[in-house]
Amino acid sequence: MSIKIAIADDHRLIAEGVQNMLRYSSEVEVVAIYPDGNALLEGMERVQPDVLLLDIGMPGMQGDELAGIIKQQYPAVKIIVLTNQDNIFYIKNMLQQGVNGYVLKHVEKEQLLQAVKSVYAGEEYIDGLVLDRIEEDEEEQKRVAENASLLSGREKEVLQLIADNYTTNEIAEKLFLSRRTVEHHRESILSKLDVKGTLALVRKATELGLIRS
Amino acid sequence: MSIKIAIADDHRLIAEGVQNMLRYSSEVEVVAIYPDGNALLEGMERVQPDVLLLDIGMPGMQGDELAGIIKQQYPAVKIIVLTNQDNIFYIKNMLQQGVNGYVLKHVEKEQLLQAVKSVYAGEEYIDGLVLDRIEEDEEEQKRVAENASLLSGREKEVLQLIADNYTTNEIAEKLFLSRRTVEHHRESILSKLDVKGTLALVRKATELGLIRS
DNA sequence: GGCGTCATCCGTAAATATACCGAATTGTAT
DNA sequence: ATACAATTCGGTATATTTACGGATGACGCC
Repeated sequence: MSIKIAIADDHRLIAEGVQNMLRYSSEVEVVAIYPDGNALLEGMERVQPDVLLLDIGMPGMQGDELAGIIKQQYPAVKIIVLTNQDNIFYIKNMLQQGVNGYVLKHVEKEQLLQAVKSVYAGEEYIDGLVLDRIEEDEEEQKRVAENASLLSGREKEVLQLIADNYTTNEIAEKLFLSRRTVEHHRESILSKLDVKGTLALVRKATELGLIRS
Repeated sequence: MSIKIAIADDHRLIAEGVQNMLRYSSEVEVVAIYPDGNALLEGMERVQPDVLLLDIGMPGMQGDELAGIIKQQYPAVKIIVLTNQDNIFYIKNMLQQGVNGYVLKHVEKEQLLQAVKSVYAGEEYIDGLVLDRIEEDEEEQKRVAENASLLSGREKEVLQLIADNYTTNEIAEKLFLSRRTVEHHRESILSKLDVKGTLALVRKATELGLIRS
């Protein structure tokens, strides 16, 4: 018995491509194609595939929400995200929703087939490039954490207000501090980040991920 | 006689999708699929299609270069860019290379077929969303031009140096001006952009496209 | 207890930036 | 020719930032 596959993709071209790729594989069978999230949810009520290839982007119903809903309602259905999105936030979001695979659209026939079989067998299948992204992100997170510990809590607070274009006096008022205290924090920050001037300060802080922008 | 189509796309999935989409159209015929630029150039020596669907991204050989080379060597071949790139620079680059069509990958079967037939008939076929992008860009260009005329040449010069984190004294030295003159320019810029402080100044200037960053 | 960091505050000084004033020259457009 | 904008320079004053010095109390860690 072949593995039943459904495709949910708002790009008709992709759906056709997947269909064509798997056309001559006896191990798998495309049983449904859905062009949007609503069609997918309706279709799932009638028939559940073994593996769902998912890439839906539509207003109010993002792919990650869809993945969550389906994982909740049909836990037996394996989900492979098949997208061009290599944005780390998107990736993490999807994985958090409990998807079983993540494949980018540059995928080759054999790889796609392998991904389908892997998740069907209960394994995870994550594209190598996606794994790279995740690793990069973890290093980035570590780096930011180190940079963050560079500045004390109060300094970070002052830094944020500086970045928000407040003057030292205004910051002192906001934080109920003496002007001199804020000036002192300011000096410490400049010294710790090793820059000259407010402009360079804010730039470096942004670069280090120390402030929300 | 059907229209001969070649597909050049480093995404196998897309090539398969196009093939599948056009499978049952008697008016067109896919005669070749190339996974990269080199294969495309080699293949073109042997056989020229009527229409080339092009989306190649590879190091050292971007799609726009490829389009230019092919347009030069085989002027009779109509080129349709079939890509997800809706970046305005990419679009303008491609159109400048003289491509005959520009279609995004969310394309439907009928639209793709229509695009092929249009360019084959000697017309242009540009995706609606791409046209929107071009229009947006024209408005943006106009806006930037207006903003640019807001500041005089010298002011823009000073502004750039301010953004490069030079102090007024340093700028004066660089431009062989009195410190007071540079201060005056600085005031004018602050006043014209209606902001307070260097940080906000540079931010607004960046937003208005007045400085290279 | 002692040590270090953090957070708070102060003094003094110099450098920088902002603000408003005026004015001369030059070139361009009306 | 006259008017206007751009560019240049000056004075004065204040606000802000940067830089150096030191001090105190709180708090956690060894």
